[in-house]
Amino acid sequence: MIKPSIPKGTRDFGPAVVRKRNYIFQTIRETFELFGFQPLETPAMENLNTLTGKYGEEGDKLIFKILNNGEILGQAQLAKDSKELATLLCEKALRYDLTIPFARYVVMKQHELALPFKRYQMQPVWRADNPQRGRYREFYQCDADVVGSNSLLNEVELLMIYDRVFSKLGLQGYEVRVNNRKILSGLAELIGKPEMLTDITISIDKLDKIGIEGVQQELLHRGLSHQDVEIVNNFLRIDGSNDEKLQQLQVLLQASATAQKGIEELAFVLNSGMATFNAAPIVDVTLARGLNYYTGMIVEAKAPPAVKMGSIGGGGRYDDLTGLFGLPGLSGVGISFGVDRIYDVLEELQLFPAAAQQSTRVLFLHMGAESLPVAFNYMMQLREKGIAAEVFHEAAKMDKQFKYADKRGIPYVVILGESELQENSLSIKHLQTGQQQKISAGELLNFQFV
RNA sequence: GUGGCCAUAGCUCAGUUGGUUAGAGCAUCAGAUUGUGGUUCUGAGGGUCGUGGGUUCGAGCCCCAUUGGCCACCCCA
Repeated sequence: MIKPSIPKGTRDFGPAVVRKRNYIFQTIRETFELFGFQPLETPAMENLNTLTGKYGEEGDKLIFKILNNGEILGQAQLAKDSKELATLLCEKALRYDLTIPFARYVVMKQHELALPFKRYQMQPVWRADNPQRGRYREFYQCDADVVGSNSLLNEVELLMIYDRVFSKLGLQGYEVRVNNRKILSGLAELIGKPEMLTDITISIDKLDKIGIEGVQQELLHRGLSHQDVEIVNNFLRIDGSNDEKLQQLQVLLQASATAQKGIEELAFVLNSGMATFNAAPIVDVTLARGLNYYTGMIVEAKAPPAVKMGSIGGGGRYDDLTGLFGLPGLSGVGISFGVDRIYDVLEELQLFPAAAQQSTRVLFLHMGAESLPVAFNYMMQLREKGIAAEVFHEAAKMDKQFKYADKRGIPYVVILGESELQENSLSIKHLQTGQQQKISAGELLNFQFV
């Protein structure tokens, strides 16, 4: 006998969990639709060469690869070199995110799509990462992206989506942090080492964790001079309100035209005057975000600090994403929600509403052969009205039927015993309060199963 | 990919310097109670102690390997 198990980093979702997850999905989907985004689904697997090289060196290692079918060993012997061997063994992989498959789709359908194309996508992705809290090997992303529009109003609206979804979910204390990649590029320019952009951003992204001295050491270690580090220091000391930060940036980075452009963009997104927010986005110059295809605004959504979860969403603008697939010049901007982490956060803060957790409202209890058909008929009438109802199928003791209702979390039972059958009446009991009342059969359809 | 901690009943965990038949609570099932659950009482079932080796007269306990979980790094949702 094989001991039943599932692969590391994957999970089963029981009925109660699926309901709560669906509540999150619904909230996000409804908002995406409200903002005019259209649904898209792509296959779980992509061609391996669609994915490799898009996520950086680290990312490539985390791609789940799919072994080719057929006579692997015989095939392998035909290979002339290791590169050929690799393709003989594996040419498909599980999708790593939703953005690259989207870019691939846009290029394939470029002649059919009405640009700008606004799509949303909510599907699982897979990463061969080491699991821990808030990190799984199979998890869902919910992305909304706009491709083929340079308007900064897209950025504004995407920030509004974050704001609306988190507000709807009752997630108080969430933070949406924004930065602009051009500002970071400007910093690297100012130092005179634009090729060090990635090293610099990775280091300053760690400010929260390792402190300003830690960042300094890491930068020196990565090959910056003391003078360079001093410039970064000034950059990291930028503080105050959003407007104050932007002003300080303007002064510090005035030598870089790129940076000025980024500051300008950020200023527009934050001060367009057209949007309203429950929790205004916060400028965070240390926000870097790993994916190296971002070129404009970058954004990260963070859980309330009380729950140590970190990022529950992220996104940004990437010029020329589709260029990788032979369609240059199309700009995209998008955001992503990490449903699995949002679930963990809502669960920890107990923010799931009761409505997201119940299924069947009414269970009919009966005494056996005589009352069962009558109960069944009442049940159908309730279903007609759109009330989720069930009847206990087996002839069992009342005791057992009650326990079943209780365990399932069904709020109401309707009892159809001998006396009710004779009187043509029904006893309705609300299990949580224990209140029970007898009504005539005709009143059933008017009863409020709240 | 690197390192640390952990793994005993369906769940949460006890288990003495290695010593006879591995325990508890909750959960499950049956009954006490003649149409009424979530409270009470009685009883029952359920474990090759994650897996595979080793040390020993003897291993849940010690050693090695392996798998999985948690955590930190890396990276990220």
